[in-house]
Amino acid sequence: MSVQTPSSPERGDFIREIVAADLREGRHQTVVTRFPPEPNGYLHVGHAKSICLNFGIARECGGRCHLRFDDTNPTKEEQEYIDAIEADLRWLGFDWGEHLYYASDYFEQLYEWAVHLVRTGKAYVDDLTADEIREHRGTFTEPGRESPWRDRPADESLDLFERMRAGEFPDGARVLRARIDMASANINLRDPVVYRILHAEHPRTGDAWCVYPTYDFAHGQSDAIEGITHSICTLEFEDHRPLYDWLIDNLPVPSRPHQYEFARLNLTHTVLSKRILLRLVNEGHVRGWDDPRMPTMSGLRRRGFPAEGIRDFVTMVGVAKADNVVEVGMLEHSVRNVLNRTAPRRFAVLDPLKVVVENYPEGQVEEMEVPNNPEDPSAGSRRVSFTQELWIERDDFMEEPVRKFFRLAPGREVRLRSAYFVTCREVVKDAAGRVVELRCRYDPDTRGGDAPDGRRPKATLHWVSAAHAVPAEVRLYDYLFRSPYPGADGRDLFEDLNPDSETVLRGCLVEPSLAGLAAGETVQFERLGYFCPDPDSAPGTLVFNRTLTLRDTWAKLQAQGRHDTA
RNA sequence: UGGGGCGUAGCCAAGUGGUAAGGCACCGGGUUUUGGUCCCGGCAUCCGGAGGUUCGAAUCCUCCCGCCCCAGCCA
Repeated sequence: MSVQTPSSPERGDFIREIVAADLREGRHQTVVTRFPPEPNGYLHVGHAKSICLNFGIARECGGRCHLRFDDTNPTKEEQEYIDAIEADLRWLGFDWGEHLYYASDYFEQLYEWAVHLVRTGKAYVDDLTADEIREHRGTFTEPGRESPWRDRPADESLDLFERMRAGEFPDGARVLRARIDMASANINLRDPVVYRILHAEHPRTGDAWCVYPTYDFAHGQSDAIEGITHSICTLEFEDHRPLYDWLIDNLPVPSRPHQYEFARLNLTHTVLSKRILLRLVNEGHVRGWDDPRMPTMSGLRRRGFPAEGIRDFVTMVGVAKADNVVEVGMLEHSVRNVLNRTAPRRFAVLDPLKVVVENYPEGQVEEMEVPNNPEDPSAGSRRVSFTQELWIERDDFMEEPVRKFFRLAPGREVRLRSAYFVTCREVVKDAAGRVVELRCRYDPDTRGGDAPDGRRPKATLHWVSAAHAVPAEVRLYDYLFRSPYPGADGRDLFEDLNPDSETVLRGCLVEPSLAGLAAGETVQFERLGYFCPDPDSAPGTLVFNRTLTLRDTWAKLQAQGRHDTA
């Protein structure tokens, strides 16, 4: 057990407390939330926080959570994104049953409500240009000025609004504005635009419309139509709540939703802005939306992060209203925690060094029994072939071992995991002086990895049989951005891109069972980290992505040593 | 500058007048056929600052400081 799960709604974050109180005090019989993505990009970990919050609350309270696409801007939205978002949500582990909606489902109703606003004198068609509207809006310190069209007769606005819908005017020619208060200290209340003309093909409604409601006009009303009780969004919409409430108050909507705001998730070494993610993709800095370095759901999936790890992470960071930048190490912790429990162990050598066991019979093959997961006996074991010629990790040998290095070295004995103890007798080098082979001797009495006399080597190494190993390409990943705060201190974000975020290793050798690994299955390469097959794998060419390394105190010691001598 | 928010350890985050939870990170120590996992211990005399109220304040009051968001016909 690991991550503390909020046991009951009462003991959760401030939003869960509000929900619990609403239920307890009878303001609602049931809870209805919604996750409202705009289909203009892929989902990322930031969204995971909102998803887990909305779907989580519904689940905990026996309520329901709707999936509603906020598709009010056809110039930016695409079907590709709708499909990807649904797939990502399912993968994360959530289900909306019958409750799949689109703001565009409500375009007719929304239009009628806009007409209602005009009829009641609460909205008008404005002929000002976008620039003029901006000039009239005023500033933080000066009130806005009323548009000359503000008091135009309702009938005239009605006629114009109908003609806007009929397509008589070009984009931007006129807008419908709510008639609220041009002197309000809250700029959102200075006669906000609620409908604009957009002659654009909509992924759902095609060319049925050429006027589209703005976010402010569509969101709350869609909530009301669906009977949403708690409309949960991020902090930047706090200023919009008075407008949200004003519209609900002034329209004959069927229910009364309330908006609550929480602080969005930020991560070190990461950018969670759909605009920037789009640029990373379009400008070729990554392999695509699902590049394993991307913080997108599809990227994390391709990287091998289990959905459970992402969910654990989200509950670990909590929900509050303070701006935050969570250390990406927390996400990594949650992921390792799940993988340690679930990932089958395998042998793989990334940077091979040949070992010849001189006293082992040439041509002999032994099937060594190797546990699949010491954390989980029910995972069973597998057989791995042992032969005279083996490959070990180059990093596991040092001709002149430094202090605290207790792996293989001349004259030193180590254990080959689940096989035998071997002692290095001779180092073979090429003309350039590079170590190319180790001549070793094994102790036949240590079969399986235990010595009858109780000898315990300081190190245990992984290995693969040269005669059986399968070649593979392995892609190592590091942070996409080298700075914990990309773009901080006025830097261009792209200057912070890590040039070494991907390292491709080609001569890797892995145990044969890895050749049949299915996509989406993350395994542990013993002593190295977690890895999963990449979709780029083809018959004959295995490609693995490194999900994460194992925690590595030896590497840490070395790094510290470097600093001491530097 | 007007409005809206937020400041508890390096990072997240509980705490709602009774004497600072928990997690991540970090630092020790133990176990270990992964330098992994696991286990044990350490890590805020103090809650942005200064005053005040109170027997008692992170919690209440006053003033000050800092950070974030808002002037799209984006969401």
